[in-house]
Amino acid sequence: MDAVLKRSAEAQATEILREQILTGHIRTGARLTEVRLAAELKVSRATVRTALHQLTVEGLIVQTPYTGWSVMTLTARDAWELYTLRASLEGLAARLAARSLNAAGRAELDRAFNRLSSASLRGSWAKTTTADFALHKTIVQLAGHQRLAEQYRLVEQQVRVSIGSINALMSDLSTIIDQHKPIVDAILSGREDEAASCSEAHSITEGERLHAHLSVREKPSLSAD
Amino acid sequence: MDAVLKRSAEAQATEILREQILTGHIRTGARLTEVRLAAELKVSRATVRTALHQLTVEGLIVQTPYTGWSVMTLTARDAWELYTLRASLEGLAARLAARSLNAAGRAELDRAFNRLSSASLRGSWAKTTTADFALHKTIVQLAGHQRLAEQYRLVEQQVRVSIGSINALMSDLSTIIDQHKPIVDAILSGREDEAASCSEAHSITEGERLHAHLSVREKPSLSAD
DNA sequence: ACATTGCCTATTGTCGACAATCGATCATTG
DNA sequence: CAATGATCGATTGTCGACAATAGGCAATGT
Repeated sequence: MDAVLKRSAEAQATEILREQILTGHIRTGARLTEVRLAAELKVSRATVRTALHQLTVEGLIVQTPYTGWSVMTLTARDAWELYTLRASLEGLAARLAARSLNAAGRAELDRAFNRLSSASLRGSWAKTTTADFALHKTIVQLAGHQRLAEQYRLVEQQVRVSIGSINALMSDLSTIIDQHKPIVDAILSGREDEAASCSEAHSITEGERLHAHLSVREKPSLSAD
Repeated sequence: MDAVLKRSAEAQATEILREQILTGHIRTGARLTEVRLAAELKVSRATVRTALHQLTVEGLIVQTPYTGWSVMTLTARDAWELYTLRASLEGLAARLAARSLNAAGRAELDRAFNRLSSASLRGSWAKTTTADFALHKTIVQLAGHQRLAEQYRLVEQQVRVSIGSINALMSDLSTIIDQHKPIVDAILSGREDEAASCSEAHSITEGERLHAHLSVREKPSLSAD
């Protein structure tokens, strides 16, 4: 039997704010003040403060003392950092997943991959993006490695924030399947090294695309907003 | 020019507590109460609370609602997680360091390695441990990757806590040099792949030793304290 | 003797108020 | 008119008090 859901206001506030940032409802660079958030969330400033601190450690917002909090913005170098890190983490995840895959995991991986391919074939851009993230998350879960999953979550969060602000990053829908099939196949057949290297390569590729997008945005000296 | 040092009580409290835990002055599993810490640190409970939350995100302490905070304890599985993660991060760090090494970095790396070898030759166990950590940290710094450095710091922190509580983990002093020389050489000569794989292998080896130590501790059903 | 129930204490969860600090604005002075 | 200094509003930093909760302990009934 499931225990009753009883979450502290702090945890709820953290989750709400995180979701708002991740969905782009609060934009990158936006300024956040404790009193306004406290009023909106109907909690005290202390509670908001705890949430903001937590999100700071997660890398979603930054604090300038006595001045305020603001949602992080990614530079091209940040993108490079995120994707090299992500590549490393995904490589490890794919390796571990390939090593310890069982029947249940195999089914789960199959399901996730099928969802991705059908979404991309139907040409649904939004659904494909979601399925893409879901597939990668599935692989990480299959690794059975709590800390790895947590690190991956943090990295992916930051990637999502910047993608949300950029608003179009997906490569051709038609190539999505080709990009992911080698990874899934390698995991399913237990080829650790291949799974790891394919995963890494995939991340690096995507990272270079994001990096390019951000680079052209940084070039012009006139501020964009 | 360096800015004047002006750190908030929150940051200072966090640092003090972190140091106390890392040095083993506060032992693993120890119970922490906000009021006692507030009294000892001469700050308010809110400040202590912020610090505790921060350390929770860093993975050094855990919180049980309405009951208290306690310093984390590592299981054998945790050790496995930490070292697989560390191996991955160090592999990436060594690769990046080898890729972008310059004259200054080369000198720094040389210095760190020399300190380690002289410490191990003199047979100083404490100095060798310190130099060992320092060498690895140097490599990570040379990678020029902020997020990687931060992740590595978190993983290393947790490792240090458990090592402090175990109280002897170093392999033979005589083999220390042989273990690290291949890594340093590969980085110095820019052989990325070799640097990465050597680093990974080294971490895995150390991880297995820690894992073994923790395993024998968990086996006996009678509580050790 | 044992399980169940209700209380009680320790501890965290939440809150509003006051102090410290920052950045901008505006007056002042040469 | 420019440079400088003072002032002010906005915002975070810190604090102590009260409410909510968990876990242990004793009383009670069987």
